[in-house]
Amino acid sequence: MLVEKHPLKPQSLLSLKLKPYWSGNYSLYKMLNPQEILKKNSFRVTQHRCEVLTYFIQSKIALNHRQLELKYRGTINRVSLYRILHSFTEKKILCKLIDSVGSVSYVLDKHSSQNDSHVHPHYKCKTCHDVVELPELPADYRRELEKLNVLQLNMLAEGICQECQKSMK
Amino acid sequence: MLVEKHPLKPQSLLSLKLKPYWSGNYSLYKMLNPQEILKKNSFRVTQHRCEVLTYFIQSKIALNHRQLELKYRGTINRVSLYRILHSFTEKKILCKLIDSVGSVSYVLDKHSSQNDSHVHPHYKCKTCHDVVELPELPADYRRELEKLNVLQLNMLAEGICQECQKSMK
DNA sequence: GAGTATAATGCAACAATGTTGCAAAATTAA
DNA sequence: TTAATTTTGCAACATTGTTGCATTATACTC
Ligand SMILES: [Mn+2]
Ligand SMILES: [Mn+2]
Ligand SMILES: [Zn+2]
Ligand SMILES: [Zn+2]
Repeated sequence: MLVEKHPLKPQSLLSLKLKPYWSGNYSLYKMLNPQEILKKNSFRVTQHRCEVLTYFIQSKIALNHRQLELKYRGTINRVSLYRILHSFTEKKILCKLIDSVGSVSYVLDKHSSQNDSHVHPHYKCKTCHDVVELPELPADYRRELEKLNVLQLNMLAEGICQECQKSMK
Repeated sequence: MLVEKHPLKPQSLLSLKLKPYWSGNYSLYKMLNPQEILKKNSFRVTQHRCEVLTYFIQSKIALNHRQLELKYRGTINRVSLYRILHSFTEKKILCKLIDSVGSVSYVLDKHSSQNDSHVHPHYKCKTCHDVVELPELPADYRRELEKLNVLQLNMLAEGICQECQKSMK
């Protein structure tokens, strides 16, 4: 059986799609200030929420509760931090990442404005905590997952990113 | 550009490979008794380890520490249970599953005897805690993950399995 | 089978992480 | 400015997992 094969080399699954987490339409977060983001999600604009959101926007990496507790010690109560992280995650401002030992961290959700519900596999550098969003799983694979009535998917890859590998030499 | 295309319809990624977690060569666990499994992994054959391993083999589902603590209350100390789970996981007798809220459970590792180091995505039913092992991620996708120097991958899909959906009607 | 080295266990204490109820304070809308 | 509503801080509690150390069980040698 002979068929026409597209002359272009098939594009690698990731190479073309994988971008720094903060490129492209994610610049949305640079245009909207924290106040607007909060309002857009029908939150009250409080000092604490603004500061935490600003910190996530500035630092661009995954942060865990402990880091925030240290940064805001004497300023924001630890319970309030839990509640802020929880509510931000609920509204998809943040994305909750759970690694292979069960440790939790949060990163600004690239898709918070897009109102889609697809799977979000992420890659997180174990050293600098930088996060890139991996492309969705291939369609065939997703289709089969659907057959299993998948309701939640926890997927996080971890490693040492290129940058950190360079600076280790 | 004309190339030979294989006349067989490409097989679905999962349909052909997905089997009940306990079929096939997993019957290994039905042949080896717990004592032999422990010896094979250079553990001392203790009452506690035999009981826990037997329980995993018999129940065939994912179990968490709490369940074991309840089952063995008054018999096995909770710290010992943690240590047993930890050592079994280390030797790949058990596989540690972490779901999308961070809850941990353990299931007998289908590949414990095969000495391979590939990724093990699993599907766990939220109701009956039955586990099936998903096929590996497609090769293209895995290759790209490799480029990111992936050291760990946490991947667990959850949903309501067919059996449980039937019995819900 | 007794003796010995080594590993497993129980216990207490600790640590990390997350939750709940409620009063006080801050924000919003009128 | 007032009043409704949400957010916050605090204390207390819950869950999950870890560590050090004395005691006990197992495996190995004789
Ligand atoms: Mn998305
Ligand atoms: Mn395997
Ligand atoms: Zn890095
Ligand atoms: Zn089920």
